[in-house]
Amino acid sequence: MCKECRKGSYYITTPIYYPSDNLHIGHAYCTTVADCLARFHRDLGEDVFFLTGSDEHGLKIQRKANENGVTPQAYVDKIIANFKLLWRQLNISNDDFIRTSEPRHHKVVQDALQKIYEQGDIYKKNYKGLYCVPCESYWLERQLVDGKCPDCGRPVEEMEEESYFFKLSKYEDWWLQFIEEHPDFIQPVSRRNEMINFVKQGLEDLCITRTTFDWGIPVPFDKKHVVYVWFDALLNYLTGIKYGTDAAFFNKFWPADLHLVGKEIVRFHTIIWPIMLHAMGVELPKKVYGHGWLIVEGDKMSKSKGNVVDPLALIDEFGADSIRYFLLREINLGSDGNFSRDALINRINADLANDLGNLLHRTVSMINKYHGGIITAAGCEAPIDEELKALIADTVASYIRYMKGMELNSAIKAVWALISRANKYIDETTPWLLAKDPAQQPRLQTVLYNLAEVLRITAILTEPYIPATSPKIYSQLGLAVPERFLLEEAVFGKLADGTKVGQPQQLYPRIEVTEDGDTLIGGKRYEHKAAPAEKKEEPAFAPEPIKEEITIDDFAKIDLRVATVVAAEKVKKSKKLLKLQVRIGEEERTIVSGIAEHCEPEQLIGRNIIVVANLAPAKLFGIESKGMLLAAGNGQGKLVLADVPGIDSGCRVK
RNA sequence: CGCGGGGUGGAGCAGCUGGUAGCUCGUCGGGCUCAUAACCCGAAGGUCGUCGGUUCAAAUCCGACCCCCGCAACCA
Repeated sequence: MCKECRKGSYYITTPIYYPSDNLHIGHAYCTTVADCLARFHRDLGEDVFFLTGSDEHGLKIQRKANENGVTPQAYVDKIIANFKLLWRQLNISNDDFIRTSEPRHHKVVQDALQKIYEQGDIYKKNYKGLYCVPCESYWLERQLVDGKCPDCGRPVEEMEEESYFFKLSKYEDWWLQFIEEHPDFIQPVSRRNEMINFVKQGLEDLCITRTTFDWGIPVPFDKKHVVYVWFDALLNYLTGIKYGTDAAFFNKFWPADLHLVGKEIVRFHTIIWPIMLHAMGVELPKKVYGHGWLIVEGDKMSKSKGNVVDPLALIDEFGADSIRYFLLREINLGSDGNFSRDALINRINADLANDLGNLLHRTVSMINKYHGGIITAAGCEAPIDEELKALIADTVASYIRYMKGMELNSAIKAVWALISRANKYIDETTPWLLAKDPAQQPRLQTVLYNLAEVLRITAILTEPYIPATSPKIYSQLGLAVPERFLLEEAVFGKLADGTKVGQPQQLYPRIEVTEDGDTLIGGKRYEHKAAPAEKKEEPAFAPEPIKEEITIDDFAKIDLRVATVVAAEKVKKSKKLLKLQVRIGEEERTIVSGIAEHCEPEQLIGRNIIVVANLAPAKLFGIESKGMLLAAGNGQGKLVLADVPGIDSGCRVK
């Protein structure tokens, strides 16, 4: 291609995922979206660089590695193999896979750190506080739950640590001005507003080093420290395109066209990252897009709910293209979307099998049956053909417009409108009747040609979505599969006269669902694993493991008493808290308890319950609570108060 | 008055720079036979959360309220 025809470059990234566990469908969603955009830009003829990877440092990884008796590097190597397997299975077309544990990345981070340090934007400070080791977090006294970490419930330790801080606060005004001047930088706009509000409340300097573990990148000017999380992770976007080692390559792709991220990390990518770059004197990326989350069967996906969806199992059952199609078609990029098995099966059957698959099948069948398998360009036109051709042109145009605006679901909907029109076109032109009348041969040829053209162009347009399918369509149409499905080929009339089609084959078999929810796909049966926690009264209950042994003396420290509830009311503004007045023998005291979601206050009054009478007081929502009441719960929403009717208030419980 | 998202026919959503309420699936009826029980046509079904306001005209703008879902806070 001559220089004048060279199209631009396009650099797109996904977040780098944390390899403490295998990836779930949410990660797959994000990466699929990025892949679709990357492929689209390749189809436009642009030079694309698509980067994904893994964020491998930190105490959590080090700890998991220790538990497994391997080095952190060995541990992440194993998980990363699974990441890469998933991306291969999903047909992800990333140009590189960046791992933060790689030497090339260490160098970039250390250089960046050194540079910012030398210009005075990093300073050392002693930090004293209550630290939860597993969570790698400091907490304020008031944040603690039961004197323990509010996240994991484990004990915190008083720690004093020297840390290096990055002067975020210094750049607050600069940031606000930048965002004002670049209204498109954060998308969608709702997230932009959120970020502006956040920054207007004031930015705190960011702690960027740790001394409490060593699985990380050493700080160049103080080897006791390793770089902490975001400062390390965000720089991957520079490492991936050879920042500092290959200026020509770097300049070709930087600034990045798009950082695609989940909405939970928009803050890091739109506040910390731009400020880091600004401090380094590097140009800022053009856009950060915060996509929504997948809601699974109506519920937020989480490990504790046990509804985490494994993408590899889905791919195995339904195929990568089906999953990709569903995610890209069903979900509006900016907002949260529902992922459900029923909807997935429905989409595959209706759109992929019935509309697209069947259109190809019936078209190729007719060309074989009525015209010896040959596509003939010349023939006899009819007015209805003009409408079809106009729709093709419109579809391509609006598809490109939607794709450039990242409206992936609208773009693919437009393509399906064309597919529907083609199905209707068959009914209107009735090729089976034309075939019976030799005089109608020219007309028949044109009808079949037009249908084949719709399919050829559809294959180009759908390639970013269902990249394994487009080559199949081409093959059945008798076309050589190109290296890229270039959009400049998506013009009516480019299908060569005399093309010999192949035999019709099912693109997507219909999925049958049995009564117990198993699926039958192409004659193969897939068992439907018991839907996780789906509308079942009792989710599978797995008791926590019994804690370590204590002595009778330990137990004797706990003073359990029978108490009578004399008053109960909800704590205003709280969701879970009830404020109880209880009498223990002669004494009356206030206890605040997190049972509001399980009991009505009125029903508690007069009941004799068991309380821990000698627990240190604590403040909750500003109310001092002296003691704790006992209740049995399964940790999944079921909770019952322990009560002892008919025993006098004040009695000891032993 | 913590921050944000949302309440539209059975389900999931679009419309929200104001002007007869759309899409996909499902249901019912019809057509066709090239095709993967597919495809095509038609019908039923919504007072667009509630109340009030602006306007010739509001799902769409304004105000109040109710409900749901995230985040934050909180399960002594």
